Amino acid sequence: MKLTTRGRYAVTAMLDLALHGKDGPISLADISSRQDISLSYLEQLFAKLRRGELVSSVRGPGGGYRLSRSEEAINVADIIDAVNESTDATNCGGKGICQNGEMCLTHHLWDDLSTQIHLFLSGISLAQLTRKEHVQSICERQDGHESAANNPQNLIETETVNA
Amino acid sequence: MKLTTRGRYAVTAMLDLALHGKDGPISLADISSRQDISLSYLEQLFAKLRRGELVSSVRGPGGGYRLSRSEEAINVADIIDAVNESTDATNCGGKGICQNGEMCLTHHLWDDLSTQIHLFLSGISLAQLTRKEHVQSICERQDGHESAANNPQNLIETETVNA
DNA sequence: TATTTACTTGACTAAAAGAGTGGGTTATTT
DNA sequence: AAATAACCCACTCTTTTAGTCAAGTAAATA
Repeated sequence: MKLTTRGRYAVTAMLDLALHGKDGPISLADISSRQDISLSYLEQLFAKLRRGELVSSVRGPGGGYRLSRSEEAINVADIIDAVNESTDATNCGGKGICQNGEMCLTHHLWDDLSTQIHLFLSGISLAQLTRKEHVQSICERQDGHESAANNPQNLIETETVNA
Repeated sequence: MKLTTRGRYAVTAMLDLALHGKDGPISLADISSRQDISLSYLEQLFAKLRRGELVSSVRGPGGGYRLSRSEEAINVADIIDAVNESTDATNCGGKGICQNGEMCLTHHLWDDLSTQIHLFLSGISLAQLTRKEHVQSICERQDGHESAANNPQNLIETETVNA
């Protein structure tokens, strides 16, 4: 089992996409500023998410990413798998060769745990997450911060933005 | 969530102790040879297990470690906690300060996952593990290997061992 | 067609964590 | 006293993470 910021960032970014991508693609710059994740790092993550066919990209001005399937059809385990983190808790990749090619004493335990974790995470879809109350309130807070914090030039040069 | 060889080794070693420690303490050297875990590494782990009051030690010849409570009263989560791995899957230690001091979009998800994992692991005691069929058969295999593989000098100098 | 905007790729790196080693000390038994 | 085994500490090697940087490609607009 390996769950680090990589997997967490990926899920957070995908949830952001689910929340904001109703009408049109979302740029990584937007996600970056809302979620405080470095743009370059997001690019790496989305390269993997795209290879995993969880998102599709639209190039050019006004482009960005959108979910490649419905929110209901994407679960958390999908996302974590796509960015190369695994829900496998064994040391041998589930192969049972943990002690000199033979099975170690606790192999089955970790195997069971893996199943458990995967079951839990694959039972949670993006759609479910977007419906949660605390997710919605955090989302609103982030939308509030965003315009003020990340586009301070708006206050001066409104024309270039609206042109 | 952090589950690495450290936690896995600790559980394996504790299970070995449960399986072999019925009559008297077990030395780390024995566990090391049966489970293929470096002796020095085991010493580190058992220092933590002792601080966590999961094992007690007996020094001197014939000494070793024994479980400090019954097999029924020690569960897998206890062991993993003791060696400083955690079942916490959040990035903020469960505090909810994951995004500049405020809560990130997916905090609750990781919090729920942590609960789930902890629930699962704390529901499995050493006693339960020792009763599993596959554990018993692996244990027998290891007991067979042990004498031949790790004491080749027995074949030559039987006296020093039996003296 | 030139430019803008945005995605793509890959190399690179600093810092942290993991895994393991080695040397020496202390306590206990034989 | 000698052997055994726990105890303690410092250190190293390797891998992974998290993130940066730079150059490039593709699409849309003006």
